[in-house]
Amino acid sequence: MAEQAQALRRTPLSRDRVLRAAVALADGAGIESLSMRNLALDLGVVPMALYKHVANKDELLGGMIDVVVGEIDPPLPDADWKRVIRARILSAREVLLRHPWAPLAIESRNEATPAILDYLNSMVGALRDGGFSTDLAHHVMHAMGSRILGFSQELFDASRRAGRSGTADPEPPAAFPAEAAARFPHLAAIATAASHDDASVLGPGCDDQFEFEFALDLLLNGIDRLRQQDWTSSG
Amino acid sequence: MAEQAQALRRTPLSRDRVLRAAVALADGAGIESLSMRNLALDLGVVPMALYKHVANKDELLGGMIDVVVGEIDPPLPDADWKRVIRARILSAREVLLRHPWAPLAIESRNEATPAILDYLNSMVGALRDGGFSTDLAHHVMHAMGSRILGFSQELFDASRRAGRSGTADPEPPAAFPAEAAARFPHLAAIATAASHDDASVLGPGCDDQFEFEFALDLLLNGIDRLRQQDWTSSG
DNA sequence: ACCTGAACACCGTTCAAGT
DNA sequence: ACCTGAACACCGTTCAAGT
Repeated sequence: MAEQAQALRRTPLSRDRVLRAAVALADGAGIESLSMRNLALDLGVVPMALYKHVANKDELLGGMIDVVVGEIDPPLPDADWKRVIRARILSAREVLLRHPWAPLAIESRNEATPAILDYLNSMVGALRDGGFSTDLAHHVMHAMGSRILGFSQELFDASRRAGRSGTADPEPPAAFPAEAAARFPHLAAIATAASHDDASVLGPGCDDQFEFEFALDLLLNGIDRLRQQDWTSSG
Repeated sequence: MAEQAQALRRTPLSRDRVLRAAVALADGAGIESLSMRNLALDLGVVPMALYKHVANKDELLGGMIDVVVGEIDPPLPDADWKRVIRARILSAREVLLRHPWAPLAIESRNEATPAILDYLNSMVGALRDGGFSTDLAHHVMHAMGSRILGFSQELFDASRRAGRSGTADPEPPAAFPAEAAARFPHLAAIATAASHDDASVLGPGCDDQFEFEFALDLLLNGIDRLRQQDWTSSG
């Protein structure tokens, strides 16, 4: 019928189409909905057809990660190292906000994809161009850790849930329940102080963008200080 | 037979015994081997018996996380805030090295357990005792992120694999393959510089403990500077 | 009332049979 | 030679039947 006709007319599968459909599925329905079977369903294809284009699910995830990392802005031309690094990391963060499943996927796979290696390589290059010794650049990369890819590294990550469609998850705007406030008074004090802030809060009580830049600049300023002092690991 | 007699004599199941067995299974065989069925097998029990003690697998993971977090040393008594925080985070890191599956489990669940809330609450308390305003303490907690629980937040985390038993995974001691070195020269330079370090290297080429403390002190020193300046978010 | 085997609704992936 | 349905070896969890 109509479905059959559409199937015939459908553009043929390709690795690219598979990866894009997988990213769209994970963005829209959450990473827990990304199964080979569901993906095949979305593409109007039998599950086994996917294995022509990706070796297995792990390789599929690797490809999806490369699609995401490829969305990060290229380095600013003609800027000092700090602006280059800062702008790139903030761009990476924007990308991850669009693909909230990506951080966990990257951490679970725990193996760098080609696009990630490219990105890291160019970040080290920006440091070297900025006058960093190989030694200091090395430690700086470790110190930035996954934050260099835009990871916020929060303990409870409100944005992770943002990708979920369907079941609306209202999540009352924070405000510690009274009994929790009694058991964890210091946490309650912090949560309360945060919520009488301005209106520009994203999460429940906290301005995620502010916190991200606070941590990022704390690191960048400390790093700049080491660079100015010609820091070396031996002294 | 012998198994039956042993089964009769076996100490009865309890939530505590279930959690300890689950942690032991994840430590020894890797988190990917932790299924309700495998865990039941280890305990000499039918899978459904577990559901008497944990509501489901998610609650099991929450309980396991609390066991792990409970292993972190208590705060040093009578020490200044920086030493208290530093010592506690280094203790948390040691705990996570013993349970390499824990960081990913904590991040995947993305919901604080009671033990984690206790830990975070006492860390905020240490900051407040050290003279931090509620405002600054709040941003500091965000800036530390999951590192406050001992997470190393590396991009490729060698320790993650340490928990795997069975199939030895030799992993040649780094040294970029020649073709990768050509494509990622800056990364290659860093890897090479690292490997002519002293003998005390843990991972392939990098001294994980050094890198962890480097990042930690970078943050703590930056934070200390803000505190001395009576930093506030409004100025 | 308690315990548990079988069953359900899923997985990722293999493999052999069909075209 | 290519494609794919059925099957395999797993999951977490439900449920009804057995004691």
